[in-house]
Amino acid sequence: MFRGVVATESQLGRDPNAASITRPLLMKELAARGVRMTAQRRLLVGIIQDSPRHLDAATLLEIAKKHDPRIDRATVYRTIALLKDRGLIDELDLMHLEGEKHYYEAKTNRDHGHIACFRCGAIMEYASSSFERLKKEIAQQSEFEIRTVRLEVGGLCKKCKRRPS
Amino acid sequence: MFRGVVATESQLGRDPNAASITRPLLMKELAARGVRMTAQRRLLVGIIQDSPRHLDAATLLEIAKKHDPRIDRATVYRTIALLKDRGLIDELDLMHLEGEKHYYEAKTNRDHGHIACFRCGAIMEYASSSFERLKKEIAQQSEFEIRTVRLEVGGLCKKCKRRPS
DNA sequence: ATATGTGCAAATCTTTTGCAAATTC
DNA sequence: GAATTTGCAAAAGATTTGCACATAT
Repeated sequence: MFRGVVATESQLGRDPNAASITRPLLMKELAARGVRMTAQRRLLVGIIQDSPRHLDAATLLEIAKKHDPRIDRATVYRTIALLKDRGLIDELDLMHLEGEKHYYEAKTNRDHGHIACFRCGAIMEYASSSFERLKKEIAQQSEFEIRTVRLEVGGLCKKCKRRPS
Repeated sequence: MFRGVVATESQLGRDPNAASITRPLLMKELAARGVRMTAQRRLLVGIIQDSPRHLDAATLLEIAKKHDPRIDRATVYRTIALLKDRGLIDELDLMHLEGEKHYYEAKTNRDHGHIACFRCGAIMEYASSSFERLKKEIAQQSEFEIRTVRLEVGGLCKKCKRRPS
């Protein structure tokens, strides 16, 4: 009677149909909030929305530069801040597997945690009804209005835990 | 039939008896692992163990300097890395309420999440059987050997959600 | 036309590292 | 005495900011 979702990024990527996890269209959400849309914002938002993997600021910049070489780091960070402020993206650390940078993903209809293997670096996403229940419990018990939830798990994946160090 | 634990840091602090959350003694754990104990390590470990609140590297250094002014930033970071490696402390972001720094706390017998109010900055700790169940589910379902879990929740606390912005 | 966004370059904040001297076992 | 740890100073990595110019509504 397990109802969770386990997906490795490489298998399912960020396919919005994967395990009924979907993402609202950032562009529309921004318009709905009356946010001024510029060329750069459209570009960056499009990249984040469509990315098959979690992006950090440097990677996002790199990809954006292929479309518009004039775009600057500062714009990337400012756009990320805008999207985070509006609650349209989630920020992840992925257990700091490599450096202290942050990763971003368009907010999904269903919150999910990220499971990272310390040895091979695999990232899996995990959503389940237990997770939803926990969130509800936290909100009710502490009378808290939850805006964002970050669940990160680090350890050894199936393969790596068998292999000796 | 709620079984969770909700405690604001200011109310209960890091009292090891609070809500049956306890912390093993770092010093003993280090000895058990055959780690060489130096004066600085004893100092830093003692501070972390006894701190009533979550410490970031800079604050830890500041406190340590009161006891031994010669201690250096690098030693603080190296000791934190040692403790993290050995699985004796947990690293928190507290939702980056102020800057990108990390916070540390001695690992407790029971994992708990941190709930942060975006408006007033209050931090609450949350442990519950649902959380334990979720962890178990994740481990079983994804056949993962969990080493660390980080659950962070951001939003508005009871008081702040009532008040207008 | 006005308010807002952008590039650039410099600054800031946090954490890491190489190396010679000091400490621990 | 050999191996490990430390302080120092410099470097690195990630993100932010001030300002003059460009763009969006």
